[in-house]
Amino acid sequence: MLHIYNTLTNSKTIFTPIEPGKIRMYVCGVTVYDYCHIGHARVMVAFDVITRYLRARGWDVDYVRNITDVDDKIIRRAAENNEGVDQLTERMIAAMHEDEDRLSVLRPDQEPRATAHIDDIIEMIQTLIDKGYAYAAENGDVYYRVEKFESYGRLTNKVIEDLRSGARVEVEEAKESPLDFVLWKAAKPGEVSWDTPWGQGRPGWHIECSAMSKCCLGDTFDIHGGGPDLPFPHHENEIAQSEAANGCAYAHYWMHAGPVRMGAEKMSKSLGNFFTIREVLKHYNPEVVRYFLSAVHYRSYIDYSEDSLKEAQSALERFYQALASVDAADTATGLENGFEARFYEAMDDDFNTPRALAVLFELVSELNKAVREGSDDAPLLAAQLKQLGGMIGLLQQDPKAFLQGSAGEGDLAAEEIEALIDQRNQARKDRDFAEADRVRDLLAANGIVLKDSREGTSWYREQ
RNA sequence: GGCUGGAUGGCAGAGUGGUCAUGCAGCGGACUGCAACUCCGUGUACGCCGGUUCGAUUCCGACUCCAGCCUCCA
Repeated sequence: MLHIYNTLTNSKTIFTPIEPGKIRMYVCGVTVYDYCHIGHARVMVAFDVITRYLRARGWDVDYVRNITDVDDKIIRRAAENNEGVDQLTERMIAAMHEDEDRLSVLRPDQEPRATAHIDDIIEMIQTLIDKGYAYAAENGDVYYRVEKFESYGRLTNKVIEDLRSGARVEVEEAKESPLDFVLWKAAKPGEVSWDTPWGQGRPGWHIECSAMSKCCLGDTFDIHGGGPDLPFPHHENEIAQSEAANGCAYAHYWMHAGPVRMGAEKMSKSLGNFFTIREVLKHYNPEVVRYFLSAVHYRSYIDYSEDSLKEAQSALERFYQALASVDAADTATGLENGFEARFYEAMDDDFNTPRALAVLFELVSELNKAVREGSDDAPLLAAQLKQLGGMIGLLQQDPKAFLQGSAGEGDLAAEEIEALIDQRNQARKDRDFAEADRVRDLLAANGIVLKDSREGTSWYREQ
């Protein structure tokens, strides 16, 4: 029985889909004006794990994640770079896809872009105006009339009176109320813009998600997800827009990933304390980054640290050392050891990956014992480990390739290493252990660790 | 100030009304020519104060501290 923590109710509840066996999910994506950082990676990986797992359990998942490709920051950055808006966004979308591919994040089924849905956006704004939920102001902007939407604040337990008194929102003369937010922004001269009944301009941030989710998934869908900074105001505004325009419930379950922190602060663009995905991938295997992001429950904060990444590396080495010790069978059929059920139990409990990983570590112990004892179960246990790991996007590399890593600049090449290993093994055969140890020390000085076994000597790089 | 979360062993991080999380690191032993890998063993951990209970880290209440959101941000 799948349980999901729903931000709407602040509680874990049994998941019931609108249509049996089918899950329609919309996740807020990235504004493409810069490279993605580890915080973005967290949301990508979290919802990738969720999608992979749900599919592995037989759900038909339609996963939509949008791309915001028109916005103030994009316009500003493009101007700074002296490039066109399209040029910038295309470049950043390509970079994002590259980052995702490296992290084994599967593409969403649909990846709508705001600029490709301007007609849908305009149509929805017009509906809101017609229904009295929005108004075109004198300055050419169109605003949402927040106080007209009675349940505004439901998602984040905000009370309209409190918002009004504590409003830090800039006072905009054209607005009827400081709480009103912009649906359509009038274009300044030279800015990218589209024609509408109420003048030239471009969409506000919140409306695109309402329009695109409607277009891709319908008026009502199952899950809406996003990052930790989105519940207010973005998701609150989406609810107000969609429910007012469509006249029915919007998303049934709201899921929000936790923040990545640097020290004691949230990693964010505005604080400038972020690492991009590509920077981190220069130093760590992508799977290590993925593991690092999966070793903590998706709703908790994660502190970014070199120590945690190194620990992720060590943990994965344990998995791959076990997998390297035996050839996995094609399937794990015939095993009745309870690991699979316990893994499912953990994942069905709001996608508890740390708990699921603990089950996999116990499976590793079983596997290592089986290998040691020469049990026939060893290949089956290895198959089971790979299969369950695959459900959350881990353990799919060739074990040897993972352990050996890739040679960086100045590192010994595989051929050189193997020549030295031959040299050492000859010395060992001659019982010249001083020479054997000299060669091994030489390799160790180059970050190469050796492992002797009955089958011969294997090696891996210290990462 | 309001709204959400959180405080667990050296570190990371699950979880539970009464027996084990798990990983990393450490220590002892086995294996090994020596190592590495692996195996076996090894830790009076649950912020503070009250309450409920035969029994609370787990439930309830107060307190302290931390984080996120309340403004563009994943």
